[in-house]
Amino acid sequence: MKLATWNVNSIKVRLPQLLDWLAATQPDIVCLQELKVEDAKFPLAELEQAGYRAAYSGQKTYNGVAIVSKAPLENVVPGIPGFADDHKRVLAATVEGLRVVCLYCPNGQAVGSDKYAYKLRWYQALRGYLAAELASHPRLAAAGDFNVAPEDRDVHDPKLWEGQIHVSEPERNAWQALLALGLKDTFRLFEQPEKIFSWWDYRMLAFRRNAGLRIDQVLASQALAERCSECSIDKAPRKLERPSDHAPVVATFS
DNA sequence: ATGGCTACGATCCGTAGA
Repeated sequence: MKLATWNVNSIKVRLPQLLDWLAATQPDIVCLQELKVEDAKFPLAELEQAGYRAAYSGQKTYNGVAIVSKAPLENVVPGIPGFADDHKRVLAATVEGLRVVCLYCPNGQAVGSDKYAYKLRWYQALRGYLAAELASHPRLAAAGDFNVAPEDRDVHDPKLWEGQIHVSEPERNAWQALLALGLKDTFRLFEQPEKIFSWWDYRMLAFRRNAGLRIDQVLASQALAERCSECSIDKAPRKLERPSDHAPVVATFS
């Protein structure tokens, strides 16, 4: 079973790449972020044509998340229950007994900004939500764009980024608090080459210089992590014309 | 060298991303 996450940065622009990637990679479940479309404009028919079903929670211009799956999606829940938020950032669904939580965590803009405070508040709410979900779903995956590079090895130039957004201590602590619930970062369950990232700035020839961050992750509950046999980042779509600035992360489970 | 792209929805620039 392959479960992936990909911030597509506009499902409208990236749909041809997504369909090609689904055909080539054959994931069972894909969490998508930054759809940037209202639900009425979500390309459901195209995905169904490709053999997938989908649950989605979108809005115009910003944010938006979807779970695309070959098997039926049950018990679909958008948002973080009890946490009022205009941003469509969270979507949960159960697929063949696996609870899947698709996440587009706030960017935070700059340390100390209002958006930064929102990011930390949001993370606190997420932690409570995942704790509750884990209590009722032993097999759970939380996959998405976490907008946090958990360690210095997840940053191309830790000196340059020191204390900045995505790596500041409060953000890293908020991310670690998710692991403290018992979740595992599936990428780190395995030996990995150095300097593997999931996002590269569009500017500054960042992709060519591999000046990236690993901010997209597939987290798995203990019971699910025990079945994880592989996790890798697929750089191929980032090399295409008009790419998303994020690459897909793919985790494989037995 | 603190910018540099990209997407979007508004117009031909501002907002946001990370």
